[in-house]
Amino acid sequence: MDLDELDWRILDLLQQDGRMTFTELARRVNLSAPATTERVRRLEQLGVITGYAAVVDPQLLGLPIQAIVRVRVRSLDSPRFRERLLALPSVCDADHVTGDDCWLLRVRCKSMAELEQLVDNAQQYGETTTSLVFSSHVRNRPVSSPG
Amino acid sequence: MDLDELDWRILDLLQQDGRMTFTELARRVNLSAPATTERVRRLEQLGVITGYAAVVDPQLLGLPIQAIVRVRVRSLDSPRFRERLLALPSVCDADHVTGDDCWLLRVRCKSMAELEQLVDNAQQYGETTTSLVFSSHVRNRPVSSPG
DNA sequence: AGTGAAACAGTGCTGGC
DNA sequence: GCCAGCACTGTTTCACT
Repeated sequence: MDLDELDWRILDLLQQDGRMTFTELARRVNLSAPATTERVRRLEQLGVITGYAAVVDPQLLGLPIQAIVRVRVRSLDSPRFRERLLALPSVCDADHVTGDDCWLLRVRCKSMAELEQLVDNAQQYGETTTSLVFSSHVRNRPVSSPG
Repeated sequence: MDLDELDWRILDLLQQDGRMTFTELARRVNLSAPATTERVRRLEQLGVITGYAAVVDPQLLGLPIQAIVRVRVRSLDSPRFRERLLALPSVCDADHVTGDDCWLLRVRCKSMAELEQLVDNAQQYGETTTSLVFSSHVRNRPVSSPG
């Protein structure tokens, strides 16, 4: 994967504003619109850009509770855990990690009652540790050029 | 905040494809383009849609290591921790949470050496617990209508 | 790889319901 | 709150470098 400085500038701009028009993008990187478009297509095809997404505010959408649930899933229960728990709409992130707590879930709920239900559900598969999120200070920081 | 079914469909579609044109969006929700555009503008103005972002693959961008670092920050060190650590480009997510480990960081690094350096850095502010991420099974699941 | 011009598609505005 | 028509802007293709 060799990306030049121009590719990185394009990635930077599109991570900040995924709806920027290619003509605007072209202006910012001092290139013609077709050349810029072709670079973006190439980045998409290489899999560097995997998609574009609108970023929404869960608070305003009726999900004021955010929590991190760590689950020490018993190995025998792992398949069922993956099928049933990771499919829940409340589960925003799910990472399989090293260490005693082998799963880390970021969940969003409309109420504490809903969170309680989810944690109770998770308890079937192993011990859980739940932390409520006070505030998120960094969220999905754009990946930037190492140079 | 009262959103009707149409608003939710628009949110759903834009979370999946943030670059979808308003004409295409209009087709999908069976509305005229101007009406659809106006609804999107309204969602943006209400703060429901906070932005749009290109989603990139950190692996392909030279960041193969992903880890969750829990930090039990001593209260006296908190201001410096916030200023110095949360500003690092490696820190993708940073949440202030309840429980013993009061901060949860998701970091991405180009090498274990870099991760080691970051964790050493974090140790200045309190005890840390680091878990390497094997795999992310859910990432930024779109928020969907409760109904 | 990048450019410039022309055809085409999408956007934004205005007026009307 | 939605639609139709029009001017404007952005996108795509193609011949050329």
